Amino acid sequence: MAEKEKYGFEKIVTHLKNNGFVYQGSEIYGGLSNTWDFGPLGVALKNNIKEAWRHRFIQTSPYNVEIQSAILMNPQVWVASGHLKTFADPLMDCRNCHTRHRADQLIERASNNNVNPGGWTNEQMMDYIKEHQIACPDCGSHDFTDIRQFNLMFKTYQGVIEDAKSTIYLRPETAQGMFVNFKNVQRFSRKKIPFGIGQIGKSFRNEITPGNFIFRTREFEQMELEFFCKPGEDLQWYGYWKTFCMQWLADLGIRAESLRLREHTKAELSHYSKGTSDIEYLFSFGWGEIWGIADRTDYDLTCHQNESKQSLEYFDAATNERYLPYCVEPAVGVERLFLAFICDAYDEERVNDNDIRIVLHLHPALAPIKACILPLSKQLNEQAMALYQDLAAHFSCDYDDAGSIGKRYRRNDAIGTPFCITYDFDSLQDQCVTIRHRDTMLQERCKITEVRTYIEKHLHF
RNA sequence: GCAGGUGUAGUUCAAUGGUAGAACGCGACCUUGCCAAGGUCGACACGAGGGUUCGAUUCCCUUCACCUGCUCCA
Repeated sequence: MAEKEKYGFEKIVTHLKNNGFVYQGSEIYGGLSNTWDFGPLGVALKNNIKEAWRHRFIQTSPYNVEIQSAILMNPQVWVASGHLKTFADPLMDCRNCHTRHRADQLIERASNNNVNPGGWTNEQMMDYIKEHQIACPDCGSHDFTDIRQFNLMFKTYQGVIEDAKSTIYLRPETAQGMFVNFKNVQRFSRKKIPFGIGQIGKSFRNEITPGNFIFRTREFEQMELEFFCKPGEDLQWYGYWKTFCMQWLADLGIRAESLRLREHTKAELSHYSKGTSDIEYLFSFGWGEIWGIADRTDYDLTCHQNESKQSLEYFDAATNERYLPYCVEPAVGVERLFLAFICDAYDEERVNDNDIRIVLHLHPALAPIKACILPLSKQLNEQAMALYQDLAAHFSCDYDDAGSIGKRYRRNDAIGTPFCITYDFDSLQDQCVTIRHRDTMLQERCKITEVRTYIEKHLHF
């Protein structure tokens, strides 16, 4: 199979802006770095992605339930999870060779691990570095910038007084909401192990290097599932969810050759993980992670149990055992999926020598608009509009009577609308309309009374 | 945050130390009867702020944003 051309981000960004998918954030004020706003079609696509996830991972799953936890959480949560420690780095740059270093690591290395700067202030570390003439490991220069505390967590204040006691954080992941609610959900839902808790919601990370359009942003939306199982059965479920996620992507039409599953090496593993696999998509800039599937073991529940002094153990009535469940986490970023679906769907097809049509081959379930109703002539507006209103009650539709029929088809191809419904003069007699297909450009007649069913049939995946 | 590049209608590009043109797109009207037709008319731009100058979109400075490379990950 011939590989589809990879279109660069510039082309895609332009297309998304022109068609109301994604705009630069706060644009009329010159923008705000790395923020993006979703327009009417963009938010529709995003919602469809989330709905498709919810359908497969929650609604039709015998295992999983959904929650929505608060973005603001008790700061102790981040102490327990390790984020306060591992997400805050004292960074300094070498002015000579422009490399970036962690001050604490420089000190540890220079002292052969005899000095532990954990808990030092930036001033103390700076003084130590100057006093001991620690050099840049890359170029040997002593010309460092000041230390800047780079905390990946966004800090803010709760209440009217801004002091250390009122400091809280915007969550850097939704996962902790599931862990702290493990007991609540398990008790109420009467779920037995294995079961999962999922959540869709915003997370915030003060990334050092955001970029690649909406691929890495500081504010992003996650769809995470924390799947709890019996210790020892974690590897089996780890494999299960890898396959499950890949299947979901395939069912929504992502090309197999654009996807790969990559196992993390030991060195790459996060502090909480025993094994992690990334589902990666081949973007124009290379392979990029869209989905991380991690075996988090009982790390999180153990941490929260210790920190909160509340038992988070599960009692297995069948075997009379009491244990902390292990957890497998498939976590995916909505904006990354959005980008992958768009990149995979975008194509510029040569229709004939001087004609190119831009098409978004989105799965109908994801398409922002499912059908566009077109009167062949403006004289048919009344009847066509009546059909539009009928259909719009059931799924997202558009109505277009401006320009030639061919132009209107193309406009809809460009935003991924899978079906164009043309009401023509024959329709007045035979009560049928023409359904034109986006991908094949073929058309067929269909009874007006059956159009709705016809389209809804295609929305399954 | 550092280095390099970029910034003119929605988009892609022009021109110019004397305040800007086009194409496509968009809107209206006419025409048109199933794959980007034609005609007429119309709306819309020098990223922002300073400075030099009689006068700056053009030269200088600052700032903001984007793109490409160094830290990490959904």
